[in-house]
Amino acid sequence: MIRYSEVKRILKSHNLRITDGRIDILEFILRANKTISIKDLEKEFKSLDRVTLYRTLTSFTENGLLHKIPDDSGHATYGLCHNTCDSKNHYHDHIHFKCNECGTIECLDQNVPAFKVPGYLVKATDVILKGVCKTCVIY
Amino acid sequence: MIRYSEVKRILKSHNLRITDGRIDILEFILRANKTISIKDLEKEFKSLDRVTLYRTLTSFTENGLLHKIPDDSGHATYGLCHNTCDSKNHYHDHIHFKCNECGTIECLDQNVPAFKVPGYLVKATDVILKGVCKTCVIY
DNA sequence: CTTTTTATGCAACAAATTTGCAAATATTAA
DNA sequence: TTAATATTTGCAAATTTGTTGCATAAAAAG
Ligand SMILES: [Mn+2]
Ligand SMILES: [Mn+2]
Ligand SMILES: [Zn+2]
Ligand SMILES: [Zn+2]
Repeated sequence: MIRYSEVKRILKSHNLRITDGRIDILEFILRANKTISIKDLEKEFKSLDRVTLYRTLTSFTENGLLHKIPDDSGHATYGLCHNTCDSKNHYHDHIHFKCNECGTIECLDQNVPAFKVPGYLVKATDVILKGVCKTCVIY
Repeated sequence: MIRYSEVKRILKSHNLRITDGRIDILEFILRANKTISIKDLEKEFKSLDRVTLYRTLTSFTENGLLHKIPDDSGHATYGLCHNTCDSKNHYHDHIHFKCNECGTIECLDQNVPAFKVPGYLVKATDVILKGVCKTCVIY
């Protein structure tokens, strides 16, 4: 169970102002326990302006609460950062999984391996696995 | 040097109808020897309708001539498939590199490692490295 | 409580992508 | 080669996605 006070604390600790909208949105993201897109927010928060949702995603991302996950669908998807991220340090080393059946993108508890490319300076690595997720596989 | 007859042969072998536009576009992609976006095509082919360019990218991709590379910028980028792909089989196992300086995305000659996730069925893997590319690094 | 800073809503804009349909072109069959 | 058939193209219009400016509301700081 996620409490209001906890949601508020998280916003504060990321230097984000506390507003009703942000509390509701963050609570929704925490509860959902999966990655979200602008579409998900639009569906859930009919009362909030679309522009506000975009801006919320942007400030949450800038302040290390969310990270943007690359996808070839054209729809940006965001995942919760693990508690190590803030506005200054955004560091992610986990891999992602996109399910071909249900479409959800998950952050997995598995780290990316190190890649070395001669002549290139590698600063970040994204790994997106595609296939059938845990809840969609038929045994 | 890429010859007209060769371009035509490639289109045919991927079950794509031969049209002037497609020949020009494919020749351009082959010559460019790097990944391309709709923007690149629009800049190069002023005489072709934007809609046609979109449709060309789509059919080239569906028929295994191009592959779409996931990116968090929202702009789709496409790379040439290696000769093993066709409409039925789209198999890619190379990694990609996106340069933070010049913005180009490259297909690298390095294969993705195998990932295993308990309970999940992994069918494809995308790896996108980010950093500074060969031509942008300062020695 | 007052001032300052930031967030929100609204309208308008801009860019990216899609759709329908008629005309043009390519392929196939005769 | 020509006629029939299938697919592609261009154009106009719609849709979807994301951005910007600005006045107002709300939050944080003093
Ligand atoms: Mn993640
Ligand atoms: Mn590639
Ligand atoms: Zn699934
Ligand atoms: Zn570069």
